[in-house]
Amino acid sequence: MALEHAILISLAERSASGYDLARRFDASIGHFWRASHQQIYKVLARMEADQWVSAQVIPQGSRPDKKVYEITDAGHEELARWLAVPTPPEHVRSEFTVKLRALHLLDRSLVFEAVAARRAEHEQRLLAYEESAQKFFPSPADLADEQLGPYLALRGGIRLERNGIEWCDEIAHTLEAR
Amino acid sequence: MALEHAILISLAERSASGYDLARRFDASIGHFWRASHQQIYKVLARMEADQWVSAQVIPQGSRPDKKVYEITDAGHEELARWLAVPTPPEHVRSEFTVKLRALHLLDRSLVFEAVAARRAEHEQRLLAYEESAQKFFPSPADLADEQLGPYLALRGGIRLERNGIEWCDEIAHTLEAR
DNA sequence: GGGCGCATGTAAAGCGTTACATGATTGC
DNA sequence: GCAATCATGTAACGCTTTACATGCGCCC
Repeated sequence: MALEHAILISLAERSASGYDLARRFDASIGHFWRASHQQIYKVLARMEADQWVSAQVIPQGSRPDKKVYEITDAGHEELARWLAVPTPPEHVRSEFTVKLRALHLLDRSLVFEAVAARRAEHEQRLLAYEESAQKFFPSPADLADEQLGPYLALRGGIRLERNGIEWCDEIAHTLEAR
Repeated sequence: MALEHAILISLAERSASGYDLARRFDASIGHFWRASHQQIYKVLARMEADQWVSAQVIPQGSRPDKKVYEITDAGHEELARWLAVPTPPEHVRSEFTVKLRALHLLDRSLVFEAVAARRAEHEQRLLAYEESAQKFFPSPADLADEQLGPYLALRGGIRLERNGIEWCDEIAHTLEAR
């Protein structure tokens, strides 16, 4: 159950409304833990009941009211506790790889298309990551302490996409060679 | 909803009982799509109702009866249909990366431990994959058509673990340098 | 006039994990 | 005696996705 904790980390950086969090998830943490706004609202309600966060309603005139959440002391404690617990091994869950296993049941041309499409996705994300890196961490040698984590996370994303691209190329080459 | 289809692929290779499938998932497909036996039994029941598979009960004397499932024509059709549908982009879901983002909230020594533990997991899986590769695909240049998919899937696993190890090393080096 | 952004949710259904349940055989 | 392997499930719970719902303001 890590969505709670992902939200705590995000709120520890800066207080935010559910809507803000949803956008933040789209933009940054979401690269490693996706969450919809519906889910975020539900979890926030539970977290408020558990007093990990406290909310303040801010009227905004024409726009709908905003509920800005802030992490509480109890929330910080829970976050520290969770961070210290060893992370269980993660399992890959890849529909693409499942399909790949059965490639002989499919037209070769369709396989090429699928691999090309996946490669393009990797490339697009890689580009986005590299732009983020350039923008937020132009000088990685001298990062502030709080930036180190986000920087290394982004590095992981970049590695993942590059690796994905290389794998797609290997698949394509292997298929071409027959 | 890919478990159904992962099972169809497995049954297309060879008929099997739920128990067999569970072990097969532990050993091979499970590297890319984990499933518990409970889940497999539940899904098999639904697939039988949908007539994607048919079951034959085999008494075994002392041992409990076996229900061996076989893919039907409708199952093959469904599998072909599904294989041809473009795979939606996959999202990473990594608790480790979420934690990594908040590394500044944790003792440096705990971070090193966590990274070392993760590196060890990668290394262990890499070793297992490389043994599989050696054992099942000793001569990748001349593979049968049906082996190509499993081989390339395994290659993906090997790449993933190597990449994970390199990332762990990068994290450790970056942290040591400060 | 239509679509997008802001802002918050409810409801239903499906998917997945964990715990529980049974019972014989084989190996240490 | 104890654990593991074979073999199949049920039940409860929690997480996730998808669909539905509302309503104003801004821009083209």
